[in-house]
Amino acid sequence: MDPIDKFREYIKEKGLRNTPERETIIEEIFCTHDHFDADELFLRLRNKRRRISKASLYRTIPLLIESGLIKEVYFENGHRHYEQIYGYKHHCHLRCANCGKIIEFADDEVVKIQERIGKKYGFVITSHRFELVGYCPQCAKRGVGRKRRQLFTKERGKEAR
Amino acid sequence: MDPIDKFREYIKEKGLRNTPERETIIEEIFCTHDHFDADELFLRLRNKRRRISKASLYRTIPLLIESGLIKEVYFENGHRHYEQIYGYKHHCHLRCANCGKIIEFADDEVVKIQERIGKKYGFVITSHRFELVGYCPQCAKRGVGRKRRQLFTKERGKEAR
DNA sequence: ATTATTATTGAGATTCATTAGCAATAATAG
DNA sequence: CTATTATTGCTAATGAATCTCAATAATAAT
Repeated sequence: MDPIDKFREYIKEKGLRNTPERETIIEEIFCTHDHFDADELFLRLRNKRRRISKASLYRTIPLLIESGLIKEVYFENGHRHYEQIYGYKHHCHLRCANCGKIIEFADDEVVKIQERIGKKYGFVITSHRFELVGYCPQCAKRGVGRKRRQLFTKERGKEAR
Repeated sequence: MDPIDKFREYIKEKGLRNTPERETIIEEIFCTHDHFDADELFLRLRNKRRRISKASLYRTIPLLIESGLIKEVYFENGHRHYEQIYGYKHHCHLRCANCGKIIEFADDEVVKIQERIGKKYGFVITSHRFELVGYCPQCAKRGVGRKRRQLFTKERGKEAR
Protein backbone atom coordinates (compact mmCIF):
# COMPACT_ATOMS: atom_id res chain seq x y z
CA MET A 1 0.00 0.00 0.00
CA ASP A 2 1.11 3.51 -0.80
CA PRO A 3 2.26 5.64 2.14
CA ILE A 4 -0.41 8.17 1.28
CA ASP A 5 -3.12 5.54 1.31
CA LYS A 6 -1.79 4.26 4.58
CA PHE A 7 -2.06 7.79 5.92
CA ARG A 8 -5.61 8.25 4.57
CA GLU A 9 -6.59 5.10 6.39
CA TYR A 10 -5.18 6.47 9.62
CA ILE A 11 -6.88 9.82 9.13
CA LYS A 12 -10.24 8.19 8.58
CA GLU A 13 -9.85 5.87 11.54
CA LYS A 14 -9.10 8.85 13.77
CA GLY A 15 -11.86 11.04 12.37
CA LEU A 16 -9.41 13.66 11.18
CA ARG A 17 -9.30 15.41 7.80
CA ASN A 18 -6.84 14.89 5.04
CA THR A 19 -5.31 17.89 3.25
CA PRO A 20 -3.12 18.51 0.21
CA GLU A 21 -0.49 19.95 2.52
CA ARG A 22 -0.17 16.68 4.40
CA GLU A 23 0.03 14.65 1.23
CA THR A 24 2.67 16.97 -0.15
CA ILE A 25 4.73 16.43 2.98
CA ILE A 26 4.40 12.67 2.71
CA GLU A 27 5.32 12.71 -0.96
CA GLU A 28 8.42 14.72 -0.23
CA ILE A 29 9.51 12.45 2.60
CA PHE A 30 9.03 9.31 0.57
CA CYS A 31 10.65 10.48 -2.66
CA THR A 32 13.99 9.48 -1.09
CA HIS A 33 15.06 7.26 1.78
CA ASP A 34 17.23 9.90 3.44
CA HIS A 35 16.97 10.79 7.08
CA PHE A 36 15.66 14.28 7.65
CA ASP A 37 14.88 16.90 10.22
CA ALA A 38 12.08 19.44 10.30
CA ASP A 39 14.13 22.26 8.84
CA GLU A 40 15.66 20.18 6.06
CA LEU A 41 12.23 18.99 5.06
CA PHE A 42 10.96 22.56 5.06
CA LEU A 43 13.77 23.62 2.73
CA ARG A 44 13.30 20.66 0.43
CA LEU A 45 9.67 21.63 0.08
CA ARG A 46 10.47 25.26 -0.46
CA ASN A 47 13.01 24.43 -3.18
CA LYS A 48 10.22 22.69 -5.02
CA ARG A 49 7.96 25.72 -4.59
CA ARG A 50 5.70 23.83 -2.26
CA ARG A 51 4.95 26.35 0.42
CA ILE A 52 3.92 24.61 3.59
CA SER A 53 4.20 26.59 6.77
CA LYS A 54 6.54 25.35 9.44
CA ALA A 55 3.64 25.22 11.86
CA SER A 56 1.82 22.74 9.64
CA LEU A 57 4.96 20.78 9.12
CA TYR A 58 5.57 20.46 12.84
CA ARG A 59 1.91 19.62 13.35
CA THR A 60 2.05 16.88 10.74
CA ILE A 61 5.09 15.07 12.10
CA PRO A 62 3.33 13.53 15.11
CA LEU A 63 0.59 12.29 12.80
CA LEU A 64 3.12 10.64 10.56
CA ILE A 65 4.68 8.98 13.58
CA GLU A 66 1.37 7.75 14.94
CA SER A 67 0.33 6.42 11.57
CA GLY A 68 3.53 4.41 11.35
CA LEU A 69 5.03 6.23 8.36
CA ILE A 70 8.09 7.67 10.06
CA LYS A 71 9.86 7.55 13.39
CA GLU A 72 12.24 9.69 15.33
CA VAL A 73 15.69 8.17 15.02
CA TYR A 74 17.92 10.39 17.06
CA PHE A 75 18.35 13.78 18.63
CA GLU A 76 21.44 15.67 17.62
CA ASN A 77 22.66 19.22 17.14
CA GLY A 78 19.75 20.42 19.16
CA HIS A 79 16.92 18.94 17.19
CA ARG A 80 15.13 15.74 16.27
CA HIS A 81 15.91 13.63 13.24
CA TYR A 82 13.47 11.30 11.54
CA GLU A 83 13.37 8.55 8.97
CA GLN A 84 10.65 6.76 7.08
CA ILE A 85 9.86 3.31 8.34
CA TYR A 86 6.84 2.42 6.26
CA GLY A 87 7.77 -0.04 3.55
CA TYR A 88 11.30 -0.50 4.84
CA LYS A 89 12.37 -3.40 6.96
CA HIS A 90 13.44 -2.58 10.45
CA HIS A 91 17.10 -1.77 10.95
CA CYS A 92 19.51 -0.23 13.42
CA HIS A 93 22.13 2.46 12.91
CA LEU A 94 25.88 2.52 12.98
CA ARG A 95 27.18 6.06 13.08
CA CYS A 96 30.63 7.59 12.70
CA ALA A 97 31.24 10.01 15.54
CA ASN A 98 33.64 11.97 13.38
CA CYS A 99 32.24 12.33 9.87
CA GLY A 100 28.62 11.51 10.63
CA LYS A 101 28.36 8.67 8.15
CA ILE A 102 25.44 6.39 8.89
CA ILE A 103 25.16 2.71 8.03
CA GLU A 104 21.95 0.81 8.46
CA PHE A 105 22.26 -2.75 9.64
CA ALA A 106 20.00 -5.56 10.79
CA ASP A 107 20.88 -8.35 13.17
CA ASP A 108 18.55 -11.11 14.25
CA GLU A 109 19.98 -11.18 17.73
CA VAL A 110 18.50 -7.79 18.48
CA VAL A 111 14.99 -9.18 18.37
CA LYS A 112 16.00 -12.13 20.50
CA ILE A 113 17.38 -9.84 23.19
CA GLN A 114 14.20 -7.84 23.04
CA GLU A 115 12.11 -10.96 23.60
CA ARG A 116 14.34 -12.22 26.36
CA ILE A 117 14.36 -8.96 28.30
CA GLY A 118 10.66 -8.38 27.76
CA LYS A 119 9.84 -11.76 29.20
CA LYS A 120 12.24 -11.30 32.09
CA TYR A 121 10.64 -8.07 33.30
CA GLY A 122 7.08 -8.71 32.14
CA PHE A 123 7.09 -5.85 29.65
CA VAL A 124 5.13 -5.80 26.41
CA ILE A 125 7.79 -4.35 24.15
CA THR A 126 6.64 -2.28 21.21
CA SER A 127 9.86 -0.87 19.83
CA HIS A 128 13.56 -0.50 20.36
CA ARG A 129 16.34 1.82 19.45
CA PHE A 130 19.79 0.42 18.98
CA GLU A 131 22.55 2.69 17.83
CA LEU A 132 26.24 1.91 17.57
CA VAL A 133 28.66 4.81 17.59
CA GLY A 134 32.30 4.70 16.61
CA TYR A 135 34.72 5.60 13.86
CA CYS A 136 34.30 4.54 10.27
CA PRO A 137 37.23 2.90 8.44
CA GLN A 138 38.45 6.20 6.96
CA CYS A 139 38.20 8.22 10.16
CA ALA A 140 39.66 5.41 12.26
CA LYS A 141 42.64 5.19 9.93
CA ARG A 142 43.30 8.88 10.23
CA GLY A 143 43.44 8.43 13.97
CA VAL A 144 40.58 10.76 14.65
CA GLY A 145 38.99 10.26 17.99
CA ARG A 146 42.11 9.23 19.77
CA LYS A 147 43.03 12.78 20.53
CA ARG A 148 40.16 15.14 20.83
CA ARG A 149 36.67 14.73 19.67
CA GLN A 150 34.17 17.52 19.62
CA LEU A 151 31.34 16.78 21.96
CA PHE A 152 28.44 19.09 22.42
CA THR A 153 29.67 21.58 19.87
CA LYS A 154 26.67 22.62 17.87
CA GLU A 155 27.79 23.29 14.37
CA ARG A 156 26.27 26.43 12.99
CA GLY A 157 24.73 26.74 9.60
CA LYS A 158 24.75 23.38 7.88
CA GLU A 159 28.13 23.65 6.23
CA ALA A 160 27.67 20.70 3.93
CA ARG A 161 25.06 21.87 1.53
CA MET B 1 38.98 6.23 42.35
CA ASP B 2 36.58 8.93 43.47
CA PRO B 3 34.59 10.67 40.71
CA ILE B 4 36.03 13.96 41.84
CA ASP B 5 39.58 12.65 41.61
CA LYS B 6 38.79 11.25 38.20
CA PHE B 7 37.59 14.71 37.20
CA ARG B 8 40.69 16.41 38.63
CA GLU B 9 42.80 14.09 36.55
CA TYR B 10 40.85 15.07 33.43
CA ILE B 11 41.10 18.76 34.25
CA LYS B 12 44.85 18.56 34.68
CA GLU B 13 45.32 16.57 31.52
CA LYS B 14 43.38 19.18 29.57
CA GLY B 15 45.09 22.15 31.19
CA LEU B 16 41.81 23.48 32.59
CA ARG B 17 41.13 24.73 36.11
CA ASN B 18 39.16 23.03 38.78
CA THR B 19 36.63 24.99 40.83
CA PRO B 20 34.47 24.38 43.90
CA GLU B 21 31.39 24.84 41.69
CA ARG B 22 32.37 21.92 39.52
CA GLU B 23 33.08 19.70 42.49
CA THR B 24 29.77 20.63 44.06
CA ILE B 25 28.00 19.59 40.86
CA ILE B 26 29.82 16.27 40.78
CA GLU B 27 29.06 15.61 44.43
CA GLU B 28 25.40 16.25 43.87
CA ILE B 29 25.21 14.01 40.83
CA PHE B 30 26.97 11.15 42.56
CA CYS B 31 25.10 11.28 45.85
CA THR B 32 22.40 9.17 44.17
CA HIS B 33 22.21 6.99 41.09
CA ASP B 34 19.11 8.67 39.67
CA HIS B 35 18.89 9.91 36.13
CA PHE B 36 18.69 13.67 35.93
CA ASP B 37 18.28 16.62 33.61
CA ALA B 38 19.83 20.05 33.82
CA ASP B 39 16.89 21.68 35.52
CA GLU B 40 16.40 18.92 38.08
CA LEU B 41 20.04 19.12 38.99
CA PHE B 42 19.79 22.88 39.33
CA LEU B 43 16.85 22.52 41.72
CA ARG B 44 18.54 19.80 43.75
CA LEU B 45 21.50 22.10 44.21
CA ARG B 46 19.31 25.04 45.09
CA ASN B 47 17.41 23.02 47.68
CA LYS B 48 20.72 22.39 49.39
CA ARG B 49 21.55 26.10 49.26
CA ARG B 50 24.31 25.49 46.78
CA ARG B 51 23.90 28.31 44.37
CA ILE B 52 25.47 27.45 41.06
CA SER B 53 24.32 29.44 38.07
CA LYS B 54 22.59 27.62 35.28
CA ALA B 55 25.20 28.86 32.87
CA SER B 56 27.96 27.15 34.84
CA LEU B 57 25.89 24.05 35.18
CA TYR B 58 25.34 23.84 31.45
CA ARG B 59 28.99 24.58 30.84
CA THR B 60 30.05 21.80 33.20
CA ILE B 61 27.94 19.05 31.65
CA PRO B 62 30.08 18.59 28.53
CA LEU B 63 33.16 18.37 30.73
CA LEU B 64 31.56 15.64 32.80
CA ILE B 65 30.70 13.79 29.62
CA GLU B 66 34.18 14.10 28.19
CA SER B 67 35.78 13.00 31.42
CA GLY B 68 33.63 9.87 31.43
CA LEU B 69 31.62 10.66 34.54
CA ILE B 70 28.19 10.91 32.95
CA LYS B 71 26.53 10.40 29.61
CA GLU B 72 23.42 11.58 27.87
CA VAL B 73 20.87 8.79 27.99
CA TYR B 74 17.89 10.13 26.14
CA PHE B 75 16.09 13.19 24.90
CA GLU B 76 12.53 13.58 26.07
CA ASN B 77 10.00 16.28 26.86
CA GLY B 78 12.13 18.75 25.01
CA HIS B 79 15.37 18.33 26.91
CA ARG B 80 18.31 16.05 27.51
CA HIS B 81 18.55 13.51 30.29
CA TYR B 82 21.76 12.20 31.78
CA GLU B 83 23.03 9.49 34.07
CA GLN B 84 26.29 8.78 35.81
CA ILE B 85 28.36 6.06 34.24
CA TYR B 86 31.54 6.26 36.26
CA GLY B 87 31.74 3.39 38.73
CA TYR B 88 28.64 1.69 37.35
CA LYS B 89 28.76 -1.19 34.97
CA HIS B 90 27.37 -0.58 31.54
CA HIS B 91 23.67 -1.25 31.08
CA CYS B 92 20.79 -0.58 28.71
CA HIS B 93 17.34 0.80 29.41
CA LEU B 94 13.88 -0.64 29.28
CA ARG B 95 11.28 2.11 29.45
CA CYS B 96 7.52 2.10 29.89
CA ALA B 97 5.95 4.31 27.25
CA ASN B 98 3.02 5.00 29.53
CA CYS B 99 4.24 5.58 33.08
CA GLY B 100 7.85 6.31 32.30
CA LYS B 101 9.26 3.61 34.55
CA ILE B 102 12.83 2.74 33.69
CA ILE B 103 14.56 -0.58 34.25
CA GLU B 104 18.27 -1.02 33.71
CA PHE B 105 19.36 -4.29 32.24
CA ALA B 106 22.52 -5.88 30.91
CA ASP B 107 22.77 -8.60 28.30
CA ASP B 108 25.98 -10.12 27.03
CA GLU B 109 24.63 -10.48 23.53
CA VAL B 110 24.63 -6.71 23.08
CA VAL B 111 28.40 -6.61 23.16
CA LYS B 112 28.61 -9.54 20.78
CA ILE B 113 26.39 -7.78 18.27
CA GLN B 114 28.53 -4.70 18.62
CA GLU B 115 31.67 -6.68 17.86
CA ARG B 116 30.09 -8.50 14.95
CA ILE B 117 28.75 -5.37 13.28
CA GLY B 118 31.92 -3.41 13.95
CA LYS B 119 33.99 -6.07 12.26
CA LYS B 120 31.56 -6.37 9.36
CA TYR B 121 31.75 -2.68 8.45
CA GLY B 122 35.28 -1.96 9.61
CA PHE B 123 34.18 0.46 12.32
CA VAL B 124 35.99 1.01 15.59
CA ILE B 125 33.01 1.12 17.89
CA THR B 126 33.30 3.21 21.02
CA SER B 127 29.80 3.14 22.45
CA HIS B 128 26.26 2.07 21.89
CA ARG B 129 22.79 3.02 22.93
CA PHE B 130 20.18 0.33 23.23
CA GLU B 131 16.77 1.23 24.51
CA LEU B 132 13.70 -0.97 24.65
CA VAL B 133 10.33 0.73 24.84
CA GLY B 134 7.05 -0.90 25.74
CA TYR B 135 4.53 -1.24 28.53
CA CYS B 136 5.40 -2.33 32.03
CA PRO B 137 3.40 -5.14 33.68
CA GLN B 138 1.01 -2.72 35.40
CA CYS B 139 0.36 -0.52 32.37
CA ALA B 140 0.10 -3.49 30.01
CA LYS B 141 -2.50 -5.07 32.31
CA ARG B 142 -4.58 -1.92 32.29
CA GLY B 143 -4.58 -2.08 28.53
CA VAL B 144 -2.91 1.26 28.09
CA GLY B 145 -1.36 1.73 24.71
CA ARG B 146 -3.88 -0.30 22.84
CA LYS B 147 -6.15 2.67 22.44
CA ARG B 148 -4.41 5.96 22.39
CA ARG B 149 -1.00 6.81 23.55
CA GLN B 150 0.20 10.33 23.91
CA LEU B 151 3.01 10.99 21.53
CA PHE B 152 4.76 14.28 21.32
CA THR B 153 2.70 15.88 24.05
CA LYS B 154 5.08 17.82 26.18
CA GLU B 155 3.81 17.75 29.71
CA ARG B 156 4.11 21.09 31.36
CA GLY B 157 5.49 21.64 34.80
CA LYS B 158 6.83 18.40 36.22
CA GLU B 159 3.63 17.17 37.83
CA ALA B 160 5.26 14.42 39.85
CA ARG B 161 7.27 16.27 42.39
C1' DA C 1 -24.55 20.63 -5.35
C1' DT C 2 -25.26 23.67 -0.99
C1' DT C 3 -24.73 24.46 3.60
C1' DA C 4 -23.17 23.78 8.32
C1' DT C 5 -19.67 22.18 11.20
C1' DT C 6 -15.26 22.25 12.69
C1' DA C 7 -10.43 20.60 11.61
C1' DT C 8 -6.59 22.69 9.46
C1' DT C 9 -3.71 26.30 7.66
C1' DG C 10 -0.42 30.17 7.90
C1' DA C 11 1.64 33.99 10.15
C1' DG C 12 3.35 35.54 14.10
C1' DA C 13 3.95 35.46 18.99
C1' DT C 14 5.49 32.48 22.73
C1' DT C 15 7.84 29.15 25.41
C1' DC C 16 11.59 26.81 26.98
C1' DA C 17 16.23 24.60 26.74
C1' DT C 18 20.61 25.85 25.74
C1' DT C 19 24.37 29.00 24.36
C1' DA C 20 26.97 33.36 24.00
C1' DG C 21 28.77 37.97 25.63
C1' DC C 22 30.92 40.44 29.14
C1' DA C 23 32.73 42.28 33.32
C1' DA C 24 34.19 40.60 37.81
C1' DT C 25 36.43 36.87 40.22
C1' DA C 26 39.53 33.35 41.32
C1' DA C 27 42.82 29.15 40.02
C1' DT C 28 47.15 28.11 38.75
C1' DA C 29 52.14 28.93 37.26
C1' DG C 30 56.14 31.36 38.02
C1' DC D 1 52.72 37.54 45.76
C1' DT D 2 51.79 38.68 41.06
C1' DA D 3 50.42 37.90 36.41
C1' DT D 4 47.75 35.36 33.39
C1' DT D 5 43.62 33.81 31.89
C1' DA D 6 39.93 30.23 32.80
C1' DT D 7 35.66 30.43 35.10
C1' DT D 8 31.63 32.42 37.19
C1' DG D 9 27.16 34.65 37.19
C1' DC D 10 24.20 37.63 35.13
C1' DT D 11 21.70 38.75 31.18
C1' DA D 12 20.76 38.69 26.45
C1' DA D 13 20.46 35.88 22.44
C1' DT D 14 19.43 31.83 19.80
C1' DG D 15 16.72 28.29 17.95
C1' DA D 16 13.54 24.30 17.97
C1' DA D 17 9.00 23.43 18.86
C1' DT D 18 4.42 24.97 20.31
C1' DC D 19 0.49 27.89 20.69
C1' DT D 20 -3.00 31.64 19.29
C1' DC D 21 -6.27 33.14 16.30
C1' DA D 22 -8.60 34.57 12.27
C1' DA D 23 -9.26 32.80 7.66
C1' DT D 24 -9.84 28.74 4.89
C1' DA D 25 -11.26 24.36 3.41
C1' DA D 26 -12.67 19.14 4.25
C1' DT D 27 -16.18 16.44 5.37
C1' DA D 28 -21.08 15.25 6.67
C1' DA D 29 -25.68 16.28 6.31
C1' DT D 30 -29.18 18.24 3.77
